[in-house]
Amino acid sequence: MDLLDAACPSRDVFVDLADKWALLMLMSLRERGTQRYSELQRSVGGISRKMLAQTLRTLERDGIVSRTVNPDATPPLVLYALTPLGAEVAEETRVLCTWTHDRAAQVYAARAAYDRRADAQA
Amino acid sequence: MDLLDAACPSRDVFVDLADKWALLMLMSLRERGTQRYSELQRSVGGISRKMLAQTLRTLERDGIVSRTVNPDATPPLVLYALTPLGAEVAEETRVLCTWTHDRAAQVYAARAAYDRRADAQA
DNA sequence: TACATCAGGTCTCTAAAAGAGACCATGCCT
DNA sequence: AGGCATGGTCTCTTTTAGAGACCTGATGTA
Repeated sequence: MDLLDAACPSRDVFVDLADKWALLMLMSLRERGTQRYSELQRSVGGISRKMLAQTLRTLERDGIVSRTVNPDATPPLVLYALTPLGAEVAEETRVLCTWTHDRAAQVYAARAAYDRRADAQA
Repeated sequence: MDLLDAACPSRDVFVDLADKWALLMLMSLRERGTQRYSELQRSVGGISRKMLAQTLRTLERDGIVSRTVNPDATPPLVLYALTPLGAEVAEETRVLCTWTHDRAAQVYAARAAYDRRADAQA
């Protein structure tokens, strides 16, 4: 019922989503649509192959991302896409991305002010 | 401009927010309003004192949370609250919490199905 | 009077997680 | 033949998170 309760079953669903790589992957898949493994790595800047694989696995297990393999193709073709459930979350997380983008300058200003106060103290 | 770019300045603002403890703290402060340090620790289930202090510091520096000290009081009284900027983000992140709560059962079902397939394979 | 308790943190130590980079088999293009 | 791309995994190192002791000062409890 309440995500604030560590024992709440929804909590560990939340934990899978409340993660920078997961959120950025949802963003990429929403914006650019179906992508292969290596495309995703290039599109989600800074992600390592390890975290890419790990996060994709988690989201696949959660029914948020689908993984389709075409074994006949050479080189091997593996496509990742949002499931209908995943498209829903991706849509919900969009506002957070937009807000971040719009208010980043204000956050930077706040940081500068905070650091000035801290320096003055020292 | 683009959060997917690791070099984008908004990216590290995003990183501060795309974190389970940060999101849960915003949630708690939005739902329950101003709280003292120890109240927050009790309300955000499972958080350690260390992560509580660290996350609060980050959010305070970002201008999302305000910290007010009353040194005359005994025991010392320190109050944490959302700033206007913080109230905005907290509102944006609400949809994610709601979605998680509403769809958790579906995610659990997806996990069960995934694990069954994996077991069958093995 | 002595002891435990609360406040808001910090400090240290350990355990878990993230990041870097090598490695793999296969097949393409030059 | 050599180099690159595919989708990953494996190992090693560094970073991060978590557990728990400790601190100062006042207040309540026996």
